Amino acid sequence: MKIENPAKLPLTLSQQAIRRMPYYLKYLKNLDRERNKYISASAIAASLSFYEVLVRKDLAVVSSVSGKPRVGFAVEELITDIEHYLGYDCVDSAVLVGVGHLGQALLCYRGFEDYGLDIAAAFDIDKSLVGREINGKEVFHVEKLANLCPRLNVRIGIITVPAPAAQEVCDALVEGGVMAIWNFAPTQLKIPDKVLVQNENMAESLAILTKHLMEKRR
Amino acid sequence: MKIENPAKLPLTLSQQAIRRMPYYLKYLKNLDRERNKYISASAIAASLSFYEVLVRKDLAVVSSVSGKPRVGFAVEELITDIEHYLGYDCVDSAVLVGVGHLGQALLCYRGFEDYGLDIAAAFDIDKSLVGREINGKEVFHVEKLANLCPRLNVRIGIITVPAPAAQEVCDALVEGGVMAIWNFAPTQLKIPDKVLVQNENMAESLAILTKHLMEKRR
DNA sequence: AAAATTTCGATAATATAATATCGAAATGAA
DNA sequence: TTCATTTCGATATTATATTATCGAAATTTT
Repeated sequence: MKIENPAKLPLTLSQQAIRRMPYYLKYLKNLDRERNKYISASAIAASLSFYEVLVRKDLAVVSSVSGKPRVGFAVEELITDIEHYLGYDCVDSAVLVGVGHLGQALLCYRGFEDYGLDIAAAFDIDKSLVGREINGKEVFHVEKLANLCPRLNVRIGIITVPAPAAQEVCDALVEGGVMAIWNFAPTQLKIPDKVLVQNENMAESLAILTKHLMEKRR
Repeated sequence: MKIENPAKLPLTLSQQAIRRMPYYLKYLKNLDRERNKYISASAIAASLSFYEVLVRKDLAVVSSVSGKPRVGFAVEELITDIEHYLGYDCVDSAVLVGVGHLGQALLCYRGFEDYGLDIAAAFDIDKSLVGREINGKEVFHVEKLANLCPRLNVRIGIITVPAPAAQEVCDALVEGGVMAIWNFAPTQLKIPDKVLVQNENMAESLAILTKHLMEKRR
C-alpha cells in the first residue's frame, strides 16, 4: 500500500503562487508550441527569473499530470490546467464604478477577456457621462447600481471612484450581491467576510519604491 | 547595564508593513488633530481592520517616541515620522513612458505629490502625442528617453506601454540611470540587481479574484 | 552497455509575516 | 487611596512562503 501524500505536500496554491500563475500562462502561450511540445521548469524559471524549485512546486499543484524527468511538462496541458485552475474558462461578469481617467482606462483595456473577465456595464454619478458608451459599455447612474447588479448577473465590482466615495459604492455593490471587489480607491473598505476585497492601492507600491530610494540616498 | 534589544525585535519594517504605512498616514491625516492629540493603536486597528498588535509593532519601528500606556501615540509626531520613514519629505522625480489610457490616468492623478512623487515628463512612440502637454507635463519621443533621464534628474521610471515594448523601455530607463521602476506592463522585466522593480500587474490581482469566485461556484 | 546530464519529485531548512498571550505603566472611577 | 480599565511593550506561537539539498527517472553521449 502506497502512501498518497506522506509529508502533506500542498494541495492548494499559496496566494503568492496564484499571483505567479498569470506569468506562467503568458510565457507558455508565447512559446512556439509546434517546436516546444514540452517545457522544463528550469527553462520557465530562467525566463521569468523565478526560483526553479518554486516553479516545479507551483506546477505540481495545478498540473493534472506530472512532469517527465529530463523532458519537462506538456505545454498544451499546462496551459489548459492553469486556465482551468484560475477559472479563466468560465467568464465572470463585472461592473465598474467611477468613469474617471482610471475607470476609462480599464474599460478600454483589451486583455481582460483573456483573463476571464467581462465588464458588463459602468456607473458614475456625473450625469454628463450617464447614457454614454465607452468601448461598447453603457454608463448608468450609480443610483441604479444595487438594482442592476443582480440583473446583469454580476459577481465582481470594480471601484475606481475617489476615496471618499468608495465605501458608499462598496455598500451598494454588496447590496447588489457582488461576491468580490476590486478596489482601486486608496481606502480600506469595511465589508462582510463572505465578500473578497482585492486592493490595488498605488500608494502601497509607491511606498516600497520611495522607501527603497531613500535608503539608496544615504 | 541595560540590554537594548534583548529578543532581537525588528528594527526595520517588513515589505508588508511598508505597504501598510500609507493607510496609517491617511488615517492619521484625516483625524481632527485639534481634538485628538493622541491616538491608540487599538483605535487605528479598529478603523483599518488591522490586527491590533500588528499596528503597535509597525508604529514601534517608525516612531521616534514610544506610545504612552492608556493614552496612545502623539498624532503629529507619528505623521512626521511616517512621512520621514517613507521619504515623502524629499520629493522624487519620475518619468512616465507610454501615454495610453493608463498613462494619461497616471499623469492626471492628483495625489502623487502627497506621496513624494513628481512626474517630470512623459514619453511615447506616437508622433501625434509628442510635443503635447498632459496635465502640464510635456510628452517627448521615446528615443530621447535615455538621454533626458539624467538631465531631468529622474530616479523613477514608470512603464505604461504594452507588454511587448516593456523590456526595451526598461533597458532605456536603466541606461538613463533610473534606480527604481514601476512596471504596469504585464511582463517580468530583466533588470540589473541594483535597480528595484515594482510590478503593478493587474493580472495578478485578477487571478486571486477569479480563483476565489471559482471556489465559491463549486 | 556504461557513464554523464538533465530534470523530476520529495524532504528539509530558513525566512518572512501574522496572531496570541501576559505583565506593567498610566489614567480614571470607586 | 485602592481598584478596574485601557493601552503599552515584550515574548511566544503559528502560519505562510522561499530557498536548499538529494536520490531517482529519463534521455543523451561515450
